[in-house]
Amino acid sequence: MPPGLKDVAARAGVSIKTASNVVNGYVHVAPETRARVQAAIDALGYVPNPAARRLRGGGSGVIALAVPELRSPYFAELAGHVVETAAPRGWTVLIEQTGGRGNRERDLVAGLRRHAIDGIVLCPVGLATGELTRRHGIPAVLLGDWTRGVPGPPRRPEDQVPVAAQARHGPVDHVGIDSAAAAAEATRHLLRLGRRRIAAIGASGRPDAMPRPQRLAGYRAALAGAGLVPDPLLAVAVRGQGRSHGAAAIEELLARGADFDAVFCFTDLLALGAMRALYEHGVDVPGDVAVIGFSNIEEGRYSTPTLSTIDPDTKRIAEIAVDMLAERLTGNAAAIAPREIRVEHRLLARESTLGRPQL
Amino acid sequence: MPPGLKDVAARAGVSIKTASNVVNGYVHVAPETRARVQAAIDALGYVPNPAARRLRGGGSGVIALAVPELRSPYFAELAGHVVETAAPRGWTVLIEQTGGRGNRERDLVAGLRRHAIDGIVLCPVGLATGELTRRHGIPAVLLGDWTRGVPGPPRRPEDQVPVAAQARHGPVDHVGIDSAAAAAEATRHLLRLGRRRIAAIGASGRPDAMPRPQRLAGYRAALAGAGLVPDPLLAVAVRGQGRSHGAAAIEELLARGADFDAVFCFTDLLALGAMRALYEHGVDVPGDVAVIGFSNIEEGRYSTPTLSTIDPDTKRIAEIAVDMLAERLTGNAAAIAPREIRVEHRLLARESTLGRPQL
DNA sequence: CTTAAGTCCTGCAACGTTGTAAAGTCCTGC
DNA sequence: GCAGGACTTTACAACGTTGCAGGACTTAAG
Repeated sequence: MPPGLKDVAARAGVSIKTASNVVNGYVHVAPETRARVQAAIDALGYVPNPAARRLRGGGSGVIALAVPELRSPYFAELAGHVVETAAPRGWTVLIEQTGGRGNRERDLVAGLRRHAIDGIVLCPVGLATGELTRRHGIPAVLLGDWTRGVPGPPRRPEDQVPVAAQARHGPVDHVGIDSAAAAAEATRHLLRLGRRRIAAIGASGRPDAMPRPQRLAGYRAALAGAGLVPDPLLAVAVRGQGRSHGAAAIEELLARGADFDAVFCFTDLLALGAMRALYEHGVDVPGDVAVIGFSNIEEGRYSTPTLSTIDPDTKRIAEIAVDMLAERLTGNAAAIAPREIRVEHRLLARESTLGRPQL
Repeated sequence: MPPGLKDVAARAGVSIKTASNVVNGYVHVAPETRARVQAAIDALGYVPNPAARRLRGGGSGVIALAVPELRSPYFAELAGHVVETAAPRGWTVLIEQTGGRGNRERDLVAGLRRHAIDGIVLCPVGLATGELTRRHGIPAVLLGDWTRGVPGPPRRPEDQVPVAAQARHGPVDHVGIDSAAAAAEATRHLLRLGRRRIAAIGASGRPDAMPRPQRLAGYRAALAGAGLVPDPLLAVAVRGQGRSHGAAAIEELLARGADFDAVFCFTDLLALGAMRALYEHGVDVPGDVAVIGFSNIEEGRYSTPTLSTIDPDTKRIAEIAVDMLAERLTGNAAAIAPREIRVEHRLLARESTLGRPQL
């Protein structure tokens, strides 16, 4: 029902191919002809059919963004930036929620949606490091802590890459901040304020997945740098990444009778839950316990107290990710060697560590 | 490069059409043949090509969700629910950010993406009421306050629907809560607590758009019901829907020297910004000023104080929306009369109005 | 004037899928 | 034994697009 090139061509009195040439900006079209075709296009409200283009062998103009959960503010903000960056470049974004399941993440990069999308931006959390570098189906850009060289957990049988995917190889890019360094910075910030009993919230409760091992490593490195030995009593694993899990972690610490004067949470969301739990127990932040998070979601700028955190410059990460993907999709994907981009991060010290500034 | 039906057929020793019939569960295929084809499918890792299906005249299996901003937690949560509801039903979700621009919203419903998507779930905020009922291109479900019968602003020239879109008509469904009733309920909650000088934050600053007129209407109705006259000094318009705009609105109220003992914010996000601004000015919530929001984003359950609000049951709204759209897409869209579904809402009274419960 | 190069335009084929029509096979009932 | 039907399979066309090959014409160079 919607008009196709056929209709445009008929109206302009040219061949279908000429109409196509006008649409695609082919050079050798007489100005007069071009104008006539353009007029037909405008009059009919012609829009190219991406399905046909895609079928013909071209791209669909759609890229996927795979995040664990849209409900998580960090990923929502990231998604917003990705969509906004992609739009002016002519890309549409399709959102996938992985739920942090490694299988799902692997399937997506292996090309589960290969027919619908040209490429994918993935925030892996369930996958072991190194699993994605070699065999996969479609151009992909990885976001986040995921780092070369950190050993992953042992492989399970279901982790095997399906045969069809193994046949195809391709490059994988990576964008992210130096999470270990950032985590160390956050921890040192607490140390600098005189805190010595620093709890860490956010290590994974599951032994088979290892989300954010860099953050744990950075925390330990900073403690070591201050001559402190990490106290196992102060490290709390979580079963999820929501506010409630941060709150539960505080309950756990208190139930353990742990003595702590600061908490480093691996995400802002955990920190916000933790702060709430501390408040409910009458623990003053930062008077009794300083709290610092990680990711700088907007919520932390308006919480009471405002949340100190690491700002990973999410907008820039999104821009770089989209640009890198676009580069692979327009150029020769295989010709570009896998890239590893480090984005600068900042420490944002706010009320949850510094206290309320004097008015 | 990925295998097509042709490859499957060749491997199974049948015609392409028979392979297609197996894929589509056509009844009259001999069990033995079916098994052979299925084996070929599994061996090759065949996945149907949606572009070809779409081109052939079928659906793409993709629906769009158009929200003003993914960065806004309410819409992020909604998007999460929509994606999660759509997935098990076999639909993929493509996210559009409208930025609240009416033109963008209209274009989308008019079929701007008609080739890529089968239908659309739209959260209109920039559009005048009634603009979407009549002329449009693709099956759509509208979400939110948008209500029949509330007069919209005068039309501007650029609001004209393009010719191509005018040719096509179709039904529009609507899902939402009774916002006016909910707003009245929120206001009455404040009145019941003895508050009499209730400010309202969230009316639109732009005269040409009128987001959420129902909330303003409900607020006024509740005041009237209590024999109070709305004080213009207590109504603050906002230029956006973020936390910062809520904070700015409080600054505005204080700058006006307005005397108020409660604030009804048209969204939770505005309320959270407002609470922060009140805190910074040393105003106690709810001691000096009670605050209530609207939409029940998770953030409000962990803020300090926790935020009283209206819970619109977003998950259910998402489910209904996806189901209604799916119904239109699988059945005969035109045969179903436009539907208007009201979802039940709840008033959630929390610390920002009740104060901290005794421990 | 011939040849070559350049410009502008067109027809054909193919991408992967499925609806239509129809052909072939086998069985049932008279 | 044969018509009629049910079952199983197939060939073909079409969806809208673009790469390729090439035709017709113009201009420039030799």
